[in-house]
Amino acid sequence: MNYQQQSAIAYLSGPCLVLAGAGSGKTRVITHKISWLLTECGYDARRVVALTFTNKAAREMSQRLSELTDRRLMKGLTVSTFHSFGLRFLREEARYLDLKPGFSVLDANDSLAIIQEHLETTDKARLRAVQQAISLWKNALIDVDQAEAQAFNPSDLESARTYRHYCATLEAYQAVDFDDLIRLPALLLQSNEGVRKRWQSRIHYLLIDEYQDTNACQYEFMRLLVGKRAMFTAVGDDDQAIYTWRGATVENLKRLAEDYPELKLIKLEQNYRSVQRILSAANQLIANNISTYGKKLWSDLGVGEAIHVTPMESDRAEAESIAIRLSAARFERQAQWRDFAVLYRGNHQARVLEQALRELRIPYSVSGGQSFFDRPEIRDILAYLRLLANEQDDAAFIRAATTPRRGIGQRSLEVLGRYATQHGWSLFEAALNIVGSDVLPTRQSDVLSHFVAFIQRYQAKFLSRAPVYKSQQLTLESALTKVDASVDESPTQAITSLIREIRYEAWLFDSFDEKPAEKRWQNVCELIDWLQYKVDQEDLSLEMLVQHIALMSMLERADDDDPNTVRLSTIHAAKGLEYPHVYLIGVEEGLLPHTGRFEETLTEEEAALAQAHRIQEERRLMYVGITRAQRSLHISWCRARRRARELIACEPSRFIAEMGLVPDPDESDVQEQSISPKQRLSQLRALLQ
DNA sequence: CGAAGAGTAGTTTTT
DNA sequence: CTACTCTTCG
Repeated sequence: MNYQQQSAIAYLSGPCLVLAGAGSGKTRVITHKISWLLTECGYDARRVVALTFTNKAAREMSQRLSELTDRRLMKGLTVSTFHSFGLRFLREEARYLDLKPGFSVLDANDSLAIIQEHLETTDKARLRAVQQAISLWKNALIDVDQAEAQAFNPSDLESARTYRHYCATLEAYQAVDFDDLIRLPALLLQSNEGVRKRWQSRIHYLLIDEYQDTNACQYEFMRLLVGKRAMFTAVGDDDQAIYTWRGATVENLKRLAEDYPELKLIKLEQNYRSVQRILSAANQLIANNISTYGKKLWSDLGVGEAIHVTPMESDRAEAESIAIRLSAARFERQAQWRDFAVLYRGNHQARVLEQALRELRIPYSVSGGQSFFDRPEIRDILAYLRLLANEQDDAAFIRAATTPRRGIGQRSLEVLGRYATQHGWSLFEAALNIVGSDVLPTRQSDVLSHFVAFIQRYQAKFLSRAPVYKSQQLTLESALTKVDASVDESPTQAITSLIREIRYEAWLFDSFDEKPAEKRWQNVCELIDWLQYKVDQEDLSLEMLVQHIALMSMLERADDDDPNTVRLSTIHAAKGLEYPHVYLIGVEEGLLPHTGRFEETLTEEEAALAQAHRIQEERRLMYVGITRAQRSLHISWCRARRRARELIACEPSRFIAEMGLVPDPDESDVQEQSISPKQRLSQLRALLQ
C-alpha cells in the first residue's frame, strides 16, 4: 500500500475525494477503507453504505471485502448499485410517494413502448431520441413543467408533451423506471424532513465508486444522504468518464469541491496494472483532452513490448486475423485463453468475431450484449409475475394476456383499452368489469374474465405469503427478513404450476422449430432455477424478486464457474477490468471516435461544441480501452467495413496518431496480402493438430 | 384471431 | 444478412 492509498483509507475527518487513475488500486482503497471502518474504527456495518454503478462492481467489491474482513463484522453492510439501493429506499418509503408496495419497475423496453404508443410513430430514431430526452430530463431533475417551458422548437415540445404523458402513464401503472429509482428518493429526501432525518441518522459513512459517472440526480441523492456531517468518500477518475450520454456529468467533480470546501483531495497516480509503454500511450492520448485535475500515471512494471498497430482489409479479415493471432499468441506466450480480451466500440462488432473464433474452435464468452432477461420467453414469464405483483401494470397485462395465444387479440385489447380509459381503470380492472357490459362480444369477454380469474387465483397464492412490506418498522436490515416459512407452497412451486397451467412449454414447441423451442424452454427452466436460488439465498418475496429483476442485466452465475475463455466485450462493459493481452479492434474514424448524426435543431456553434464534447468522451473511451491492458496491446483498424448493405471505406482513427503510433512493420498489410486469411487459417489448423 | 409469408430497414455505449 | 414489421390468408 503506497502513501496516497494509506491516507485515502485512513482519512476520516470529513468528505474525501480520491482521484484514482486507471489501475491505481481504486477498488483496493475502497474495500480496505470499508474494512478499516468496520474492524478498526468500530463502525456498525449497518451504518455503512457503498454504492457502485454495476452489479459486477458491487459483487466484486463484496467478494474482495469478505476476503479481508471478518464475516460477522460485515453483517448488515450495504454494498449495492445506486439503482438497487434506490429500489430498496423506494420500497421502504413507498407510502410517502403514493406508490403501492408492489409497484413495477419498468425496463427500457417497456418505457419505449409507452412512448411509442403516445407518439404513434415507428421511426425508431425519433423514439430513441425522445426516450433519451425524457431520461436526461429526469436525471437532471427537470420536471414536466420545466421541460415544457424550456422547449423552444417543435421537436422539443413534442418530447416534453410525451414526457408528461409518460409520467402520467407510469403513475397509472403504479410503475417506476430506472431513472425514478434514484430520482424519486432524491425528491423525497428533498421534500420530507422526517424521512431525510431518518436516513441521515441511519447512514454514518457513504462510499461511492466511479464517482465521475454520477448524474445530477445521484449527486442530489448522495448529498441528502450524507447531510451536514458529510462523512463520505467518493472515488473516481475524470479521464474515465464515459457515461455522459446517460446524463452523467463531470461537473459533479467540481461541484464537490464547491459544496464541500473542506473536501480532502487525494490523487492516486501509481499504476499497478500496465507496463510503461501502454501507460505512456494512454497518457499521450488523454493529454489531448481538457482535464479538470491533471494526473501523471506512472508504473514500475518495466517498459514492455511495442504496441502493435495493424491495418486490415475488412472487418471480416480483421476478425479472422484476430482469431489466428489469438491462437498463435496463446501458443507463443504459453498463456491461457482467459488472458486475452478483444474490445470494441459497438455490440454488433461481436458478430463477425464470434464466427471467426468458432471456426478456429477458440472458446470465448461475450459480455454485455443481449441480456438473459431480455429474451422473449423470459419476458413472457416475467410478465405474469409482474402482473401478479401489480395488476395495474398494463404492459405486463397485455403481454401475459396475449401469450400464449388464448383468443385475446389486437381488436379486443383496443376495445378493452378504450373501456379502461373511459372509467379511469387499469386494463386488469376493466377486464374484471367487462362481463355484463356490452363492449365486447360474450365470447371475448368470457376469455378475458377467465384470464382475470386465473390471475386472481395465483395472486391469492402469493398474497397468503407474509407480506413483508406491510411492516411499519421496516428497515434496511429487516427488509431482508425471512419470509414466513409456514406456507405450504414455495414461490417457485407456484410459478412452476402457473407455467404448467398456461401450457407454456407446449406453446413453445407449437410455435417454434424443435431446436429453438427446446432452447427457449431451457431458458425458462433456468429462470425458475435462478428464482429458486434467489429465494433460498436471500429470502426475498415474489414482489421484491420481480422488482429486482429489471435491474439484473445478465445472468449472474459467472462467479461459480470460472471459464477459461477469450473475453469479447464492449469497451464500456470492460471498464474496471484488466487483461494481460488486449486487442482493440475497429479503431477507425467514425467508429472510435463514433460519429452519430448531428442534430438539425442546433446552431452551427452549438453543434461544433457538442461535437467537441463528443470527441473528448470518445477519447476517454479509447483511454479506458487502452488501460485495460497489462502487458500487450494490439490495435487494429479496417480499410473497409460492411455497414448496412454496402461496403464503406474507413480511415484510421485520429487517436492512433495522437498516441504517436505507427503501423507495426512485422504485421503490416504487406503480409496480409501475400497470404490470404483463409490460407493462414488452414496453415494454423495444421500447426495445431 | 393468429400464423405464415413477403418486404424492409438497420448499427453506440447501459442501470 | 438478419431480424423485425406489415400484409395476407385460412
